[in-house]
Amino acid sequence: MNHQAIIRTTATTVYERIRDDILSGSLAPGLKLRIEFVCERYGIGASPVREALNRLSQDGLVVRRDQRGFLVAPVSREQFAELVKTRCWLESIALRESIANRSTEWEEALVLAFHRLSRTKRSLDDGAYTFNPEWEERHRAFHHALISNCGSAWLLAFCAEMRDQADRYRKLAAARVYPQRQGPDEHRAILDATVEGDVERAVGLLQNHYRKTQSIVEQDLA
Amino acid sequence: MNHQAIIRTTATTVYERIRDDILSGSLAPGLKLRIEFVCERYGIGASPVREALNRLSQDGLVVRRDQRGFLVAPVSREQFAELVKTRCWLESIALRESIANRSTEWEEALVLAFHRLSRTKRSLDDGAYTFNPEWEERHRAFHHALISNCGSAWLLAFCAEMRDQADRYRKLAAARVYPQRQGPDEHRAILDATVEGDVERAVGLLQNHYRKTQSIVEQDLA
DNA sequence: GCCGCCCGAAATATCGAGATTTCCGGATCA
DNA sequence: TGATCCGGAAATCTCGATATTTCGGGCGGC
Repeated sequence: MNHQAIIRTTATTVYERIRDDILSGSLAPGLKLRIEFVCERYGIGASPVREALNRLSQDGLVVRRDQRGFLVAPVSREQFAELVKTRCWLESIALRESIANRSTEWEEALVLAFHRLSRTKRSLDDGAYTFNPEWEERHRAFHHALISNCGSAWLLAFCAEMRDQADRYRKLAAARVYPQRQGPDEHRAILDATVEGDVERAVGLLQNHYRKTQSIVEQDLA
Repeated sequence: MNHQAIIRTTATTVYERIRDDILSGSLAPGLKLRIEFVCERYGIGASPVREALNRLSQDGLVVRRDQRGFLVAPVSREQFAELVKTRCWLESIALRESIANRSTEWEEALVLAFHRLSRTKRSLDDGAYTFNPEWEERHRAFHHALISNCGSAWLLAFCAEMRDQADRYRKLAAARVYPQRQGPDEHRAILDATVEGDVERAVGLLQNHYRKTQSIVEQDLA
């Protein structure tokens, strides 16, 4: 049967799990990641754990200090501000290029991604905020679709890296973000401007979208 | 004596050595990096080698395939074109911001970096090209100085990553690049426009600088 | 002849133990 | 009192060996 089944290594599996746990906040910023602690938490040996942590340190999600082990990358208001500023710069380029290279396929995929997002509730509970993994996935997919037509895998990789980091901040403050995000649908406005080909409006709305989240998250970091 | 001497791990040391060997071309693009081969080459065990290769795979200098080991990232004309395009986008932002945030210290450091570069010969031999590590270092330092005032460590890290990759292509084709780089000093022109605060001219010159190298390198990839 | 399968050889990935370094509390001395 | 210097405990890092997977050639079936 499957002549070439791709079997993932333990290191790759635990890399993804640790990554998810950092991005979701269940491994808190600044937490010391003792090798033995991580081994027990995920039920594996030290070698794959060390390989995973080495990868994560290059991603910037983990800090590595020679002879002193690893810790979850800390967060700060200043770091987040710089992150959002840089993200606005790079996603603005990516969105401009995506629109410049517009094609029917891309526009249709974008509309579809928005439709799926709009049909999903942000919180599983209408009252108190309850994390909804499906909304997170579709939100990620929509923002990716916006810039996916930019023509540079390099730029997309940079944007993805910053998106992950920004999502970590947003999730850490999710309980605060949620009630302040009940207004008019910013995603629809961005979609409309993009599909109309109104570059300046689309870019402006996208930047405001990120900066609004920033200001809410910053209340949590104070 | 030294109460807090920072001792580097074997993994970090070999990470830097492999990195240098890939960037300098002494480990050729596409080469299979068998663990045992790397161990013997650098005279160490498998654990630090694997940690180093895992880091390099996140840097994009090495390709990792689960259960099938590692290989030096291959090169291609298309990859290089996309890299240069993206690099122009990002360094343009960084240079614009650096000039917008201009300060005396930054301008002076930039002038100094240019001076040092201009006093160093690109080739140790006036005739045939001979790699000069000092020129490489000062060249790197000058380009870094140009954008170092942009106010974003994120953007600088992205630019550094692309600079490393682009340098690899340039070094692979160095014998061809050298004789075609004997004309008027492009670095001086970029410096002058930057110090004068002529943003558009500086950005244009910088982009042309990269694109000229690109067209020369592409002759080697054909 | 050609495709698919199987099996030995080689390479990768993981485990467990040992060598090296850091950490931290207490003792010593000015 | 405060700074410095141990010394044992704990953690990191590395090595060697083992388990698991892939690779590649040869055999048999269609």
